[in-house]
This record gives sequence, C-alpha cells and structure tokens, in this order.
Amino acid sequence: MPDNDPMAARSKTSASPAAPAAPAAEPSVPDLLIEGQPELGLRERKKLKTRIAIRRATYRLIKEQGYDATTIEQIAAAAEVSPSTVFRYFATKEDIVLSDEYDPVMVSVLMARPAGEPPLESLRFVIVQAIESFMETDYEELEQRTRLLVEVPALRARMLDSMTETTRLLAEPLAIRVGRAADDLEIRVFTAAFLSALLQTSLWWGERDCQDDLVELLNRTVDLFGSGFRL
Amino acid sequence: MPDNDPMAARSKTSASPAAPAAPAAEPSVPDLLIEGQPELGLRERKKLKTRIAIRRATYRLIKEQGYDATTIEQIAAAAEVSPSTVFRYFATKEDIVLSDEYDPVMVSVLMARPAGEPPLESLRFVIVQAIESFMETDYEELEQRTRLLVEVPALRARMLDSMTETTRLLAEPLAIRVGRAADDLEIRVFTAAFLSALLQTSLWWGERDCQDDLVELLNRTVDLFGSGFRL
DNA sequence: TCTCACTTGAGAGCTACTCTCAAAATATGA
DNA sequence: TCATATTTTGAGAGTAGCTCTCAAGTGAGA
Repeated sequence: MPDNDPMAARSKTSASPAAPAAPAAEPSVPDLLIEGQPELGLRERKKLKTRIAIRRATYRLIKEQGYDATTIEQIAAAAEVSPSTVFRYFATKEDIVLSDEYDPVMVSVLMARPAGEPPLESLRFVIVQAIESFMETDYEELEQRTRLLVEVPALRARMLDSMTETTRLLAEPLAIRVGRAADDLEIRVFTAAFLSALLQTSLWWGERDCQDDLVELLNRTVDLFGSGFRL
Repeated sequence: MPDNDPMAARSKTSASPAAPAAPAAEPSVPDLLIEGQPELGLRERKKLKTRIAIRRATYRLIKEQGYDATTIEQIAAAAEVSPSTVFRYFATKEDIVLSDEYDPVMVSVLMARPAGEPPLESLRFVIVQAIESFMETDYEELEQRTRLLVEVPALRARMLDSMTETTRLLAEPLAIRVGRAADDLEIRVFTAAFLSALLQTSLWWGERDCQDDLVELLNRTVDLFGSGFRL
C-alpha cells in the first residue's frame, strides 16, 4: 500500500507553499445534476461550477501527492478560489472527497418499492441500483474513491460517520413500511448492520484492486444476511 | 440534547487559558489492570498513574465544560503533566475518552469457546461477558461514555473507526474456528455488521437515558441476527 | 555510585477549521 | 439603464489538535 512519504511531502510543500497549479479547464456542469431543475440562475450555475472545480482539483492533487500531503491551500489555489471558499462549500477536507447526493435518491427509491416486500430485499434493490447507477455515471471515480477509502484512515472514519446519518434516513421509511415505530430498535440495528456490511464489502473489493464484480459481492453479502449468518 | 455552547466556551477559555484546575488526588492503580502482572517496576507504575490521571482529569473537565470546550492544555494542566505528555499517552483527544483494553480480552475469550459453537453464539457470549464485566467494574464510566458517544459526533466517529480494528481482530480467530480463510468476505462482513449492530444498540440505550437493561437489548439484537432479519 | 536507557517538558511549527469584515458580483425593481 | 438590496467572495487573524526536536530529569542495573 503506497502511503504518502511525509518527508518528501514536507520538503515539497515548504519549497512551494502553493501547489504547482495547472489552472484546470473550465468545468462544465454535468447534466445529471441539473436534470429536472427549473432553470438554474447564473448564481446557482456558478456555485455548481465552483463545487465541481474544487472536487476536481482535489482529486487531481491527491492522485499526484497523496491525501495527507494535499493541503486546503493547495486545493484552493488549484481551483482558483480562496481557502475560505473551500470551507464554505465543504465542511471538512474529507467531505470534498466523499460528499455525494445519493442519500435522498436512495430514500425515494426505497419508498417506491412495493408494499409487503421484505425489508432486506428492498434494501438490496436500493443499494444495487445506487451502485449500478454510480458505475455507469463515473466508474473511474467510484474506483478512486474506494481505493482512497482503503488507504486513508481519516476518510474511512468520515465515511463510517456519514453512514450514521444514512442509517437514520433509511430507517424511518423502512419502519413505516413494516408498521413499526420510527425509532424502533430492530429496524435501526438492521439498517446500520446492513450499511456497515456494504462498506466492508466495498473495502474488500478495493483491497483486491477492484478486480471482482462489485454487484455480485454485494449480493453475496445480502444473501448472508438472509441466511441468519449460518457460516 | 444539551450541546456545548460555543459562545460560553470561547469566552471562558479566553478569560483563563488554563482550566481552573483542582489538582486532583493521587490516583491509585486499580487492581484490575495489574492482575496477573509479574511485579510492576516503579517506572511502569508511574506510567499507569499518569495514564489514569489524564483520563480522570479529562472526564472531570468534560463533565464540567463539555467535550469541545475542554482543551488538551487544560487536561494537561489538570493532570499536572505537559501537553506533550498527554499526546505521548494518547494518540488523539478522542482516545483519552474511548481507549480501553478490552479487545485482546475479547479475542482470548472468543478463542476459548467450544469448537463447533455457531459463530453468532460465540460472539454473543464474548460481547455479553465484556459488557457485564465492564458494568461490574465501573458502571458510572460506561454510562458517561455512552452518553458522550450519543452527544459528541467526533467521539462516535472515532468509535466507529476503532471498530474497524476490532473487526479485524475478531474476524481472524472466527475464520479459523469455522475453517475459512482469514480474509474471508463473509466472515468479515458478519463481524463488522455484528459490531455495528452492537454500537447502535448501545447508542439506542444511551439515547433513552440508559434506562433499559443493556444486556437484554444486546440479546435482542443478536436474536435479530439469527432470525435472518425477518422483521 | 556511576552509567545507560527511558521519560518528560519546553517550545517551535504545521494545518484543519472558524469568524469577521469589507469588497465584488448578481439579482431585483423602477 | 440605473440604483438598491442581497449573496458570495477574499483577506486576514485566531484557535486548537497534533508532530517533532532537543535538552534535562529520573528510574534501572552494575
């Protein structure tokens, strides 16, 4: 696992505090994120562009130097905004890498599932669909993100943490579907365990260099849940 | 949920950078941690004392001021050591609150389980035993820790993160017991899901003010696993 | 008692992150 | 088209967690 060489990193940054910033091409706003929106004003479009520019710059710099060696200052310089602006768009450095907008989509997909479907199968559908759509949209990024998750503890921690929120988000509609209270213990435990299992599956995939079929792995994991863990 | 008031915190710290430190009584080394040790030298005893003093000071200050408002400097002052020393004993501020030595104990308990016992039941035994022993030793701390876990996102994140290591630690002996490879996907997923479920159960307990019987809750959670999540 | 290894404190330094304030850009209404 | 209100941005100062180095202090063993 080729980790960041701290010595190299430090001497590099002290030599040139702002990164060697190739000013990056104007980011165009991908259709996916606009779709269905009622005419974005200039302000909104600019914001989206800035957001994307920051993310792109971050991924590029991390690829070149590693996560730890990449500072917010460098990211800001490369994205041609000020450091303050970076923090206005992303709460933490980890969020620049991890943030996505899939959660609400997953919730609406979940709610659209036929009544009476077992919760486990509903979640299977939701997650497989989410992953497949991610793979179609930007397979490259899925892989890089997964690799980073494997390599960088801080990112793993943040991911784990954000799953807490996802758990809450999914647990509520699930509870309703099976006629339980919104804060039901079993529902919550089930959801959290499920998400944790998915993350481990992704990590397993990443650790093996993304060679396997991720969707198949996920299905194996879901099957394991259904079997009552008879190993 | 009474969170830390940042305004109050800031004005307090800027008024008196070092905490109002009641110098704290000499900590005595609890038997539990010495048990079976072959005579601790003076040096080792001192180290243990320092470790305990830091933890005590931290818990006290957090109780008085909240987690975020408590700085390492204050902790160091209250424990009567230098800030550098605090970091020599604990890698992160979160670790001061969370670190324990239960992991290796759990592993050895797990390995002592009868061959042929279903993995789920082995883990049930391990975890119930760990919690019960924690409750006997220091119920107060268990409660305070759980409450902090509920209230402080940073602590939750760190806890989640440390579970990754616990997963690895438990997965290997488990794999051996059922005759699978050490890095088997199913074993790893199972272990991670299980631990995640336990944490959620603890949080649920904490959110309800530690009123319920934690061991009973844990057993419910394990039962849910065995049922194949038929909700 | 002397020496060696370990532990500690002091202090400088880095970076993520927060806050404030004034300037720039955009939206809005006449 | 211009003037005004609202957002967004950059600059800069500040906090705190964490790392590293180095010299001084302290327990262990001969």
